Amino acid sequence: MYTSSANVAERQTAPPSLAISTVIFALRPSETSGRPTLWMPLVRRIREPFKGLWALPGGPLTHTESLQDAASRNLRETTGLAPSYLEQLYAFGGLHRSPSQRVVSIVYWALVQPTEAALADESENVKWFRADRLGELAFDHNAIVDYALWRLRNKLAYGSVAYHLLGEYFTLAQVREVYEAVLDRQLDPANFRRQIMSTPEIEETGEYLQGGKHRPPRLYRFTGRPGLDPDNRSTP
Amino acid sequence: MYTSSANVAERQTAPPSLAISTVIFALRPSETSGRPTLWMPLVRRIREPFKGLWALPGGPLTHTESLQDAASRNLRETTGLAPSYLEQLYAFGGLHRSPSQRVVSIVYWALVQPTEAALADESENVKWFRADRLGELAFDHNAIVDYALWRLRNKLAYGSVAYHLLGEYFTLAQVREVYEAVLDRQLDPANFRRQIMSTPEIEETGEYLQGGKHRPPRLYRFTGRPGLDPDNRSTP
DNA sequence: TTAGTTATAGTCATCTTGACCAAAACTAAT
DNA sequence: ATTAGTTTTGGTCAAGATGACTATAACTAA
Repeated sequence: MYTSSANVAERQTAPPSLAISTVIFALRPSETSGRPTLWMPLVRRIREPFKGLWALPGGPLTHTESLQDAASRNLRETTGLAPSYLEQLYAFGGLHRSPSQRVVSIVYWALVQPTEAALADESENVKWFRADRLGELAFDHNAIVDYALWRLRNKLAYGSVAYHLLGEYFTLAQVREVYEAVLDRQLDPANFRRQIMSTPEIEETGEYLQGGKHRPPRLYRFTGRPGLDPDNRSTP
Repeated sequence: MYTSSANVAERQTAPPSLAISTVIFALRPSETSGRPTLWMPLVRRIREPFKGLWALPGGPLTHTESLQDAASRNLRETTGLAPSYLEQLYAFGGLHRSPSQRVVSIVYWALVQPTEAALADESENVKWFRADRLGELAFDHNAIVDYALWRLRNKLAYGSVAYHLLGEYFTLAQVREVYEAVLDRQLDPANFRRQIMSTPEIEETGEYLQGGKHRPPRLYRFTGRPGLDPDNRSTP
């Protein structure tokens, strides 16, 4: 990488270095209650600054890839995951984010389906954490995660982003559990059903989820498109 | 600046260069109807690429300023304006935004009050345009402006951003004119009043706007805070 | 067969929204 | 001085959305 080979004088005149990071969300059953909760993978810092602390997956931007591609690659390289949803979160460029040099981080946030998340790589230096129990992270990454959580809650309440945390087929109870996990409050099943069913992007299938202990719930499918970012503006 | 002194080999290994641009909105009376409409200042490209075309104000990021400060400085330097509202829009980093070199632009959008906008510098190379009649701009700036307009309309409909396009005191009719200009449709005065007055951030003053042709409208004041960006999180 | 639990349907009061009506308060014209 | 015209401001009413709640259907486990 360029900046590592530059001497001190060059570093002071060189532009701030540019990095891509990603906040990755996936659902996993809580160890205690078994209900789905939000988890995210973090990587351990193996060098200074903040050596030993956990941090968001990230890396440099190469010349041949767009910002979104860089985020996508980073996701794949650190966790082996392919996201079902990927959106730019914010560009963080405060002066003192990194003690050694000026870094501007363009941060993305991603949603991963549970089937994918199940086969995610985990290792000594890559570990999953509950989003509400992270402890102290490197750099300003706690603030970044807070903002990503705020954005996720927002998109959930307005947009139609919950389905990207689920598989292709799902029950309405599963959708409700996503909402309850992210918004952290109970929702009335009947009212929730009515609201979800009023959106045209939900398609009833003829299938039912068998094997449960109670009345078998119908399976549904999501037919909507992701969003309206500048990067994702294929369909107007 | 660093990249201009680098040779070709260095250019290919150096990280993409980083720029800050700003979409600046202000209200000005339409020449035809006299009603307030959205305008924005653009600067003329004086060198290649896109020499002669109009472009968003922008420039490099210096080492001693945050992203927001860089946007603010850029605003001041090109137009002489101080914004009443400034928020990050998006980081644009497509591979072919600029034909000569790879550039990542972190774009802000700003709102300027009419008193400020009236004394804005205008010159051979800085000119104001109606936001809905821009023509072809340099780089991907047409797409950026489109996205900024979308964001403005969104924030207007949900957030409380309209007041930053007005002075300290305003009538409800003036607020309505802002909404009508930005959303491009007529709004019922009575219903609009009811909706605006239901937000607690609007304060009635004892004053009335005199000198009009009809019943003198009461003047109001906005008491809310800007927003909830990561950069603006002073008040939770 | 029965108890327990979830899925699904529906009711009802409350709140919000858009369409519309009308009085109040001013100016300009007669 | 009176009247016509316009904007401001306050209000009603029906339609739609929302939250609290009740009830039935459909399954499992005992």
